Amino acid sequence: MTGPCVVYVIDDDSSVRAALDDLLASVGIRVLTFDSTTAFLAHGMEDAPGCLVLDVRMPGQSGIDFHRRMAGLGIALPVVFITGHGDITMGVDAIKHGAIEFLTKPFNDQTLLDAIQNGIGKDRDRRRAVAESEMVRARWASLSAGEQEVARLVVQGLLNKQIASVLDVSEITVKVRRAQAMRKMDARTLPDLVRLTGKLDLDGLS
Amino acid sequence: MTGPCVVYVIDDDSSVRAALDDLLASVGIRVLTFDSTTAFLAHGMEDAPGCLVLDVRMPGQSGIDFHRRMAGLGIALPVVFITGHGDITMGVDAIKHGAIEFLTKPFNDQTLLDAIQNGIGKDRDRRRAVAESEMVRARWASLSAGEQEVARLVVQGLLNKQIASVLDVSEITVKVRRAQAMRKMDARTLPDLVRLTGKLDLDGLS
DNA sequence: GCCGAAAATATACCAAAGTATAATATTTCT
DNA sequence: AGAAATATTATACTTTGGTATATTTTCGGC
Repeated sequence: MTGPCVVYVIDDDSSVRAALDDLLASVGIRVLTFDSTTAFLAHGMEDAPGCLVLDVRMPGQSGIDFHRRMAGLGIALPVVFITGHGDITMGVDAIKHGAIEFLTKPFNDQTLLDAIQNGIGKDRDRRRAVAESEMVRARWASLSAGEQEVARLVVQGLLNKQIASVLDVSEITVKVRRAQAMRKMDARTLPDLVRLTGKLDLDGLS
Repeated sequence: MTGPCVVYVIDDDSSVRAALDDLLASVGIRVLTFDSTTAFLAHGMEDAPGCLVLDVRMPGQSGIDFHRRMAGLGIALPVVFITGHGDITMGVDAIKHGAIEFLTKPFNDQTLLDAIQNGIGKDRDRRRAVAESEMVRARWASLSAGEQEVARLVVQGLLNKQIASVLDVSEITVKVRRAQAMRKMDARTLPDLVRLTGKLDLDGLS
């Protein structure tokens, strides 16, 4: 495997949990099983790329309901549904809401493994993107208000002279803030700064 | 409606075609119906945002097969499937391959209309993005080889002096090419050029 | 080989950007 | 209020970027 990863299995049927535990352990993937969404939430998530195998139909909160609430709970884990009794609309809607797969029992073991690997890969990519975005965001937050203003106008293509006029400060102040912004953003060149701020959506951050 | 648009309906059942024709005409959407994918291909597509309503099961090429071949045929139209006899896997796979909806008869008229409007909106967005990308690409193609080289290095953050050294030309030549590149790309400032070329993937274009 | 067009280069100049030092103003904390 | 920290501004200088004009070079076609 390329690095550590975890598969969370939520199914009320203990025989299913045991079977999936065996299957995944046999290919060397770390597995955590739960008999309900509540139990999963109580345990929490590990800090590693992962994938959630979710039973559609369960006592208490159904897998479908849980899937819908995941975003609100801040859980971005890719989901692979498994079910004994599903209908077309349910499967279609699940995929439309972003699920990786919707498998009906009995399903082929390899099909499930492929879906899980796919999900783990997607989660790995997502985590990388989030980490990068967070780093840029943290750097941006380290700029003073004045430095952010200058940086924003610099990236818009204004000259130092124009920025000084817009902000009603001296051109020297603009140069100081600009240099400071470059240092804090860890941008060696102006194109670097443009690319970094491009990941920020400066309109939304003012 | 926000601008012109077309809905293509492909279904071998003439009563379905007539019903959809009525339904869509009643809300003021232009409709073209076909009894097979072949007939649709023979007619060709209009130059307007659109959506394809596709029967899953047809004599000759099935809707599912056609959907898979659309990318290869250069058809990016959003697809809404309708079917009388489908199974979960078929619906799930269709959505996974990018279909907007997978509806089983009998379906609610409003559900279909919503899906179609959704598809048209997506196609409109896609067409806009493609048009913008094409414009940038055309501008880039208007640069001479030397101008492209200079522009690429400029965007990487190199100084004119460094670019001259890398390309083994004089710094004055770099300045001329650089100015010419800015003019041809219609970039008023360096940040503009960075953003424009960012849409190009310069690695792939050499 | 000669010619015309396009590209490259040289020269000269000005505006803009980057940097360092120091002085002044402002804010913040005690 | 007073002191320390921070921000702003001024001055001076260097490097870089942008532009215009003129000259030279290069290259394809006749």
